[in-house]
This record gives sequence, structure tokens and C-alpha cells, in this order.
Amino acid sequence: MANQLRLSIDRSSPVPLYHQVVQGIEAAIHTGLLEPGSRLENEIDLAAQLNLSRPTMRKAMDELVRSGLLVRKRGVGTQVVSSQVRRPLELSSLYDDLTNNGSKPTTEVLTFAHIEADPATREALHLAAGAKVYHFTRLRKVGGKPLALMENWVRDDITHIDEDLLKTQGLYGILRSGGVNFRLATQRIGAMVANDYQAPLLETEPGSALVTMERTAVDDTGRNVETGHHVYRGDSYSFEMTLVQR
Amino acid sequence: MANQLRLSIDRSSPVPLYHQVVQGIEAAIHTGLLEPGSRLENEIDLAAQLNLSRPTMRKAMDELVRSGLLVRKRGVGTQVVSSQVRRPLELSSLYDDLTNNGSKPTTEVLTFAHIEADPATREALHLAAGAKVYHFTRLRKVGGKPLALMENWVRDDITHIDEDLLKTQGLYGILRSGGVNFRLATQRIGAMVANDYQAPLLETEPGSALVTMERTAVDDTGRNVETGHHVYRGDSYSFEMTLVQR
DNA sequence: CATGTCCGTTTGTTAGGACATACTCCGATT
DNA sequence: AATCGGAGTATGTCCTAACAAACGGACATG
Repeated sequence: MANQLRLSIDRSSPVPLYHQVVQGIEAAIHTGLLEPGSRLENEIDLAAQLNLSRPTMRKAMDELVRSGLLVRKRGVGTQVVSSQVRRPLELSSLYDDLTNNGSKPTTEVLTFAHIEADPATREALHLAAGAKVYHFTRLRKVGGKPLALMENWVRDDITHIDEDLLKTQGLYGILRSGGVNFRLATQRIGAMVANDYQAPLLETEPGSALVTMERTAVDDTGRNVETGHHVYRGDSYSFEMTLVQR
Repeated sequence: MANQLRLSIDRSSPVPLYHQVVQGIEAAIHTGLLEPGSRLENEIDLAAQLNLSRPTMRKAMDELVRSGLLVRKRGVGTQVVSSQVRRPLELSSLYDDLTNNGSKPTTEVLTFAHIEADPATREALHLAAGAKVYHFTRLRKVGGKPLALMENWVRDDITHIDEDLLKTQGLYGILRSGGVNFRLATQRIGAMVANDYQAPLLETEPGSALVTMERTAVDDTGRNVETGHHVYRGDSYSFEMTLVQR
């Protein structure tokens, strides 16, 4: 076929071969070298061309199928779905999203305390009675405009947290520096109208629409590290995501 | 170890072996046989106990790791994360969610038309000028209480759709019957306040909070099949999801 | 002409083996 | 006593090999 996937595989690289293939094909799709709808050569030929075994080639394609870039059909072949697919939903923080996006968010710490966890927090973080947590509320602005009002509860047996740290870094960045490897989070997104406390902080009117998000994050040791309740201005924030059928 | 995963593998079943293992371990976790935080035996021993090869065992565990039920650490072992993890976000429709949940949703069709696509719809569905689409608005109730107001645009070259069909089936069910295999969807979730049109239909007050959802769904041939704009009562609906770090 | 059957192609599943790499722990060395 | 290094263990990566199942088109048959 015309599909000349001129990828180069570097066997001396520490990057696994299958991942080099993933990156190569992703790049080919995003640069338009592989057009949406076009068919790839079959797994065996592709593997042969790159001097890889079929399982390795297949593992690479598995990832691309899972992320929604490719579609396979038995007896037919493998197609490129679309070049405009975003990564499926991953665990990231608002701060990460904004900085990746080129914006420069600023953070005001409204309250900060190191207190005994209330029962609801103990439940969410699986803590024993009497355990202490960091509790703080922050206001995040982008370009001087308030965007989010965030209230969080964090275990205190991970790393030290203080007000100054929160002003300059995102919470997830702090926790990652403290050795936390996030694995998963459950979150719930809904809506509410701004009350008299939220409205002035977000520089909007009471009664305007807010997006709410509650999240609890778990690290790779199974600890529930953090739980939070955030509200975002409905006129300037929404959650965008790609769902993939398994 | 004490971990007696007494799974039984049926080699004559059409269900792939690795998937039988996935189901078995999922069941063991949900029934509490495998407790959160407990360590599994190593891959090789588990494979030997079930008379499977290591790659097969590993493929099963791969899926469980991806779905967030297990955590692996090189040189250490594999642990159960938590029993209360939901499936990561999958492509499903509101109707599916409600019926799976045991509720009995009813649907009122407010408007129904087979019209030429407007430019925004053509853009969303990648249609040529002059192409026609089904356009309809529906009101979904559960237990007599309105929950969602849904407006959709659907390609007309897939399957015939009419008002009666929409009253008795979910849109995704209709499309699946028409041979559509959904692959992915991009969606955006936000918030707004109810206007004078929406409020009476949803039996709420103008100014109350609504969750908004815009979605475009793509099938396995790369066609953008459907796009829609839905609003949900904020006091009775929210999107819950599990994010997995890759 | 319509319909059913066979066959080649391509992905799906499974096996078994080999070596690499990261983590933990314990013993040896400084 | 503290620290460094190596053994043991577990997962991570990669390979060869084989058969199963689904799809689509060509072909044969009624």
C-alpha cells in the first residue's frame, strides 16, 4: 500500500519499542501523514517493516485503539478514526490544564488550617478518628479574572503543606513532589447557582450558574490522598472529555 | 499465600480466557473475597494455578489495572486498590444508565422534523451542504418527574427514525439496532440557569441551576452520527466518573 | 438471477520462553 | 552505627509460533 510509515525505531533507547511505535503513529496522524479514514497495512507486514514481532506491534496498536485514534475490524483491517480526537479523560488538575494551555493562573489562599478531620472527611479519605488533615480554600484567577473557588481536604501524612506553597504551585504538583503517584480519582460534576458567599469572590451575581465538581483522588498505594469540592464560573468553564467505547 | 482465588476457567466457553479471569477477579473484589489493599500472588504462580500462560494472565491483569481495580509495582507485586471503584467512563446514554439502574424512564417527544441541516449541524456531523437530518427535542421523566430536556440532530442515512420509535426506545438503542457501532464521543459538561422555556418543562423555576451537556458521537466507520444539546435538572442529576492515570 | 458456500485475508487469542529493570531486604564494609 | 552493594523477587518488555474467528468477495448452484 501507499502507507509509508517511515518510523524509525531506536532499539538502544530506554523508551519501550511499542511506545516508540505509538508515538510514531500518533505523530503521523496529527501531521496528516495518515489521513482520517485511511487503512493501515496489516499488523504482520507493519511489524516486519519495523523488524518488530507481531505482539509488540499489536501492543502499540492496542493503545491507539484504546485512546480512540484507531479502529480495528477482524477480517478487514485497521483504520484511522479521526485526527481531532483528544486524549481520553485523564487525571489532571485544573492548574495543570491551565498551565499546559499557556495561561498563567494565580492563586489566592483564602483560608488555611491544620485540623482534626470531620466525619465526612474521614469517610472520604478513609481516616481513623482523631486524624488530622490540611483544610484550605483557594481562589484561582486567570488573567485577573476569577475562575474557580476550591475547598480541599488533604491527608497530613504525605508531605508538609503551607500557605506559601499553595500560592505558587498547584496542589497536585505539591503532592507529586511529595512522592505521591496518583492512580485514579472519582469525581462528580453538577450545577448550582451562586450563593451570597460565592458570588462576590467569583465576581459574578448571586443566582448565576456555577459548575460544581467533587473529587477524591487515590494514589498507587491505595490511599485516598485528597478530596475537594470546587465550583467554577459557568460562563467561563466547562469540562470537555472524550469517551471511548471499550 | 492465603489468596485462594478459586476461579474456574472454562476452556470450552466462547469467552476468551483472559476475560474470564478479569470477570473472576472483579467478582472476587466486589464480593470482598479480595480485600482492598491485599496483595495478589505473583503473575507466574497465578497463571500456573489456573493452567494459563503468563501472557494470558498478564493481559487479564492489564485490563484490571487500566480500569483502576489493581495497582502493579515492579519488584513488589500487585495490589487491590479499592472495591468501590466504578468502571471508568464509558460511552453510554442517559437512557441506558437509567434502565440499568432499575428506573423506568418515559419519553415525551416535543418536536420532530426531518429537515435540511443548518451550517452548525453540518459542521458537527461533517455533512455536505443540502444534506438532511432528523431533528427532535425530547423530555425525559423518571417516576413522573422531569429530569432532562434533550435536543438532537441525527444523520438520516443510517436508519429510519420516527416519533413513535423515540417514545419507546432510547436514541442510542435505535441507532445500535440500525447497525451503528459507537466508538467514541466528545462531550462538554457545563452549567446554566433555567430560562423561561426550560423551567416549566422541567417543572422548576426560572433561575434554577441546570447541568448542560453537548455531545457528538462517532461510530466505527468514522461517521459523526449524532450531536445533541441536553440540559438536566441540577438538583437531581450529576455526572459521576472515574478517571484513571495512564 | 438470486442465493448459498468456500476461501483468502486480517484480526483475536493463547502458549512458552528469555532477558531487563526496579524494589526490598540483608549482610558486608567503612 | 551508618551506608553501600548484592541477592532474590516481581513486574516490564520482547520474541517465535500456532490456531481460531470474522469478514468480504469469488464462485458454484438451484
